[in-house]
Amino acid sequence: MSEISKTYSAKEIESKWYQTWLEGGYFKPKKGKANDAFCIIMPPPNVTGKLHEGHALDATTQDALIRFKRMKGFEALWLPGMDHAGIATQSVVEKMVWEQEKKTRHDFEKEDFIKKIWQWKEEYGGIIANQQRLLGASCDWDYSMFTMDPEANEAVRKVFVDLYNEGLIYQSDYIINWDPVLHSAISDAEVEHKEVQGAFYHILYKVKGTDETLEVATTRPETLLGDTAVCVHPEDERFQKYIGKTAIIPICNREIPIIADDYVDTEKGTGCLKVTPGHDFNDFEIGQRHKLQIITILNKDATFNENGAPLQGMDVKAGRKKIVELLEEAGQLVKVEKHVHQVGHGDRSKAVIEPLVSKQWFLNVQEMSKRSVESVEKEQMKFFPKGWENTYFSWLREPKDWCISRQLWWGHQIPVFYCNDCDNQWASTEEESNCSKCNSSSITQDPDVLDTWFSSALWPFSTLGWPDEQRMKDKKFETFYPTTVLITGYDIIFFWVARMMMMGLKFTGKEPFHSTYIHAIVRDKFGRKISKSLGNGIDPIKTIEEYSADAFRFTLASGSGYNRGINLDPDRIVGYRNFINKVWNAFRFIHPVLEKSEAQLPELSKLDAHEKWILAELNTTAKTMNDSLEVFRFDEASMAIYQFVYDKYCSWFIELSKPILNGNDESKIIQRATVLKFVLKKMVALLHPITPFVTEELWSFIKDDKEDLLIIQDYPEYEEQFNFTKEQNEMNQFTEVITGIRNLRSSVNIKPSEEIEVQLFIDNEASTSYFKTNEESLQKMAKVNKLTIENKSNARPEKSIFMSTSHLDIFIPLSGVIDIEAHVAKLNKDLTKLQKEFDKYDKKLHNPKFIENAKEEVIAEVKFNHGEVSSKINALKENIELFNK
RNA sequence: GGGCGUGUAGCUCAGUGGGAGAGCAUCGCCCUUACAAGGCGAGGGUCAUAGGUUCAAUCCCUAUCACGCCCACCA
Repeated sequence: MSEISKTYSAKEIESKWYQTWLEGGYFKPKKGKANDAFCIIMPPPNVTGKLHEGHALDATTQDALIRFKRMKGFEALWLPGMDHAGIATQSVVEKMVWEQEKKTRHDFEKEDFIKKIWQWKEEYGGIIANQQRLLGASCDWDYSMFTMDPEANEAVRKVFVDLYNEGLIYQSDYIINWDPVLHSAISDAEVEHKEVQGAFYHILYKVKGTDETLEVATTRPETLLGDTAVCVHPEDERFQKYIGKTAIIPICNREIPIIADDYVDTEKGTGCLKVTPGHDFNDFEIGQRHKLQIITILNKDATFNENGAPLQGMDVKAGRKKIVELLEEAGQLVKVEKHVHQVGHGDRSKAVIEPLVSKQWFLNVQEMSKRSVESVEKEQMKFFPKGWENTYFSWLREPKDWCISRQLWWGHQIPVFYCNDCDNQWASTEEESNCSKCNSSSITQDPDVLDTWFSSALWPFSTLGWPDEQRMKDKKFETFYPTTVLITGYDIIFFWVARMMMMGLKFTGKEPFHSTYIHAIVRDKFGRKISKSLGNGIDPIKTIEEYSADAFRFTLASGSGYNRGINLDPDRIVGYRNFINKVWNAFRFIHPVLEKSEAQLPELSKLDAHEKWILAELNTTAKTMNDSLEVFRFDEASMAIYQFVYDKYCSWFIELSKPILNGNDESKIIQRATVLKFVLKKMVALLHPITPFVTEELWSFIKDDKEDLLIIQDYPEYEEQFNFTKEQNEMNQFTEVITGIRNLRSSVNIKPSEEIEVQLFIDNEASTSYFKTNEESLQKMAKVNKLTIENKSNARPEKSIFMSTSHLDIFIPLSGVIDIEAHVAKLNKDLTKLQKEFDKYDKKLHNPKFIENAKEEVIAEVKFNHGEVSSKINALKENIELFNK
């Protein structure tokens, strides 16, 4: 026994058990007593990254649930994977190639560059998966998939071709967010709007055939070269007379119509708007409405092209300066006002985004969105916490068609082919080499790739073998789809949750998951976002090394409920490390008596009051944990077991067991050891989903020979036979008295080691006999050498310190030197407090309206408290009197 | 600008129409043979502010302030 360390050291234990579980196939789904399946598809982390605190939270919540359900006898599958993360990965590799070889991707053939990305993926792609093992992730790694695997590609092509043939995928001129650094369109969601100091430039446009001018205000004067109209509000009296006339653009002197549109706000700027459909989102829409020409004046790298003649070759910044100069020379610049406004920046490249018109592929999502909304409205898919469905709805109720093409190299290439001979265009799931119409071999595939989220949207079913029948059979699609729950952060409800719903409903006819648990986002202890620039991240790997995976998991779980943020303070991890150690030491305590314990509990009627009590408390805890985990309240579950361990098992049950185990009554020793072990086993099982390693280790010492590993033991549940309410109430009194005695001792500075005399005055038979049977325990726990128990009606001792609890009065006769002054001060303070409480109740009872309106039980309760407090006050006053004599 | 959310002890957060809670931190006393990564005890809050509904509000309603996030974007 001496070889068991005083402190729990996690490292070897963690890797030992992970290996054992893995090699023993314990992570593989197996049919169990629940006769049902439970499946979580892991949100695939990007191949670019390494594990951060967000992944750790993901992994902890998912693993806790999977382990919980596995123990409950579900056929539990946690399916891991990785995401190719198009833009992110390509730019990481581009950066690396630039650093190593000073080359850009354009210095390579496309195929060669893609090969480089694959190499990179092979080398670094598994980092997160390996790190997840350190956290104890119990996924079935054989199911592992990568979003660019051939199987995933098959699903992507199948979906694309079906949607294409249905006419839902179309190509269109569209104004998109163009990232001039990445050379790609990016989605609205990838654009970050930042405040920038800019200016309003007031410019004069001549009205053709008159001497008049229109004053236009713009933040982007350089785009005037692409103007195709000037626009005013149809009811703006100032400009009525110009509508239908022609304006002349300064510098290039092109003629454009003056039109009217409701969009124009008469209050803003000059109330007169230049319309540049090629370079502004709103202008593009006005252009569509009025069938205006689109003039593109920028190249893909955001320099001016031939349409921007006087600025050709310049970038936007230089162009703006130049055009301002030209306008000034021409006398057509009225004024420049400083102005702060929002400018879109690329999420990843940080470049200023240029709205640009180009041909893109779109997915019409109108019908799919509608269905996805209905599904949540009808609660066929439920959000936890429910509030998040608003976020989901707000996106899907006014859906914009999804721009699914990206001008990248890394991703699923769009399976559309063009014939160079007959202009045929078609989509195909196969690699085509001949035109489907004229059989020409001169064909090209669309060079664009699909938005990363396109393949992510198919993830719940592509990972389970869809669309290949044999694969679906092998992967047990029928068993696991729809999956049970999706666990993710709120930041990707639009990107991912909504799109999985759309695609899942469309292609499988079912919701891809029954519920979605949205967990919090991890922030630092000040509530700031974790960011590289702040350097405030908490490295999970370091944390695990320092405090153990279990402590980290417990910290994350205890912070995960229906909240939005977890402000992670390293001090909390220390606290839960200590908790793990507490559990470890609880085991160390009972280890020496394990041999004496029996495999089965004795007949329940033979148990003593404290044994019944701990079983009842355990039972309550099991109920709370089951109920909480069922609805993703990891915080409640953690709290329940934490309190059970500290406040019930360790502080009281172990302490109460000491005299028995050190005593001479062998049959009592055996019985107590048996109960101690029984409860510890259940406790460890309850904890296992949250802290798998330490519990599996302890289990190996306390399990019966024939029992298997803890990971597949039954999860403890509420059992009616352990419902000992009477013993729980008695124990409450018992602890109240002991705490009261300790409290009194401390108030008069009696040394903890000094034994004292105590007199209890009790008002009822039942309690009296309870305290008499448990006299010895009480004396040990409160360091009492002489205890007398009397009826409340008996005379009280003269000089003594005193405290009143709900059913009894505690007296400690004065002896030796005690700090009377301190004690009296405390009594007076208590008196004030009680007096206040009394007044509150008294006031209520004297309020006729209260008596009239309040519920009966509330009135009864107030009356009871009123009496209770008033008798406490009397007793207290008497006691204070004694000291004043 | 629109939407969502938050404001409770020094910190991080639970919670409820009828007696303000936990963990950590703080203070005091203890190295009591499971554990000093421990034990025992204590202090600490006008439940953001102002109104309203109610017999009764920290909780429900309204407004205000502060903070956070998301969406949209002003020429």
